[in-house]
Amino acid sequence: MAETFRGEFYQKVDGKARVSIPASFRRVLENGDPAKGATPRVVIVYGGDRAYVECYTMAEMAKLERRIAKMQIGSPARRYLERNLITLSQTVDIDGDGRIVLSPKAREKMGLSTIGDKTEAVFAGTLDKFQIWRSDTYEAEISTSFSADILADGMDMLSLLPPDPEE
Amino acid sequence: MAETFRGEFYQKVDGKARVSIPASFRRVLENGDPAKGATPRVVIVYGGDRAYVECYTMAEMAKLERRIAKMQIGSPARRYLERNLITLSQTVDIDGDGRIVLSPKAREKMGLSTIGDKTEAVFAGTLDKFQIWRSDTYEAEISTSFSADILADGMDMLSLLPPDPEE
DNA sequence: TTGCTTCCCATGAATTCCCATGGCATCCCT
DNA sequence: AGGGATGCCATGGGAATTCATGGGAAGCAA
Repeated sequence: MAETFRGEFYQKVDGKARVSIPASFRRVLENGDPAKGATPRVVIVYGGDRAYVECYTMAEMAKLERRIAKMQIGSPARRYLERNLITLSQTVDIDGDGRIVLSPKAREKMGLSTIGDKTEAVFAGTLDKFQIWRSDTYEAEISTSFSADILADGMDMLSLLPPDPEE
Repeated sequence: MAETFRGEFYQKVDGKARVSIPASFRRVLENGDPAKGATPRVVIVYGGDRAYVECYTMAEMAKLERRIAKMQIGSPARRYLERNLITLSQTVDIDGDGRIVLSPKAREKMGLSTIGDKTEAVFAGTLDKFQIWRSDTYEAEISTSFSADILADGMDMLSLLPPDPEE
């Protein structure tokens, strides 16, 4: 049982807009929902300027809320976060089969308003949260956005890290 | 026993894509998993521009994550690392017999999409992590990539080291 | 009713768990 | 020092679970 989201998973979206959450992600979500025992839940954020939705465990979202609560009330930054992280989000139950239903808002965000016969979604883990993409958007994104100009030829990617303070 | 990965080991990959982790590596992994008692785990990274996968102890990966966390959010370098080290990776349980299953993604990285009858993998230790290669790729790589141009004729390889601060 | 959503069941495939084997190295006892 | 016994280790195979996915029935709302 890993306690973070890791890896890439392709899952089918059926005609009812249901998707299976990858089993390993499900574990993390179960773990991160303080209300154990019942159906685990996940917070889906469809705000922000992106082409995918972002998902948090209950615990992780609670942390973010606490941080927002410390911000200056009414400040532009706080208002922005409140809108894009809280208002443009929803708590979703995971059903008995480990699936969630992608709401129309979530689907619109992903460019998935119409569900075809072989529609696929990609789950991409990024430690404390994960993203859900429409598969073709996802692939387009990585092919454009990660051209390896960042890394000189033959270099190990770890050379991109800042110096290790512990050393 | 040493708490680092050392040495070269050839292991068979069976039809279910299972490989035994060399016993000495297993010790290191057990040691590096904070969640003791349960099944030890390993993080397999199948990102990056290479022909093999790279494996970390839980503790070692946690360190890397901490270093990434200090980087500028959204910077190209950080995004590159997040993608290649987090999203293109997975946490894998070591089973009761000391084996792991090589996932399709990991196998694709190694050029092992099809598993033959006598498929072999090479485990190569590099202190804080280790690599898993497909055996023939591995052998091809060493025969080409380690020609001794680096070292002037007759020089001892230790002359390549930076000065020892402890001296 | 009509359409939509949630719950429940079915199924096949993939994965995990469990047990078995044989080889190798080590230990121990005499 | 010999020789057997012991234990770990790599590997194989079968059985049992889990997983992703499909479809139908039941509940709810308009």
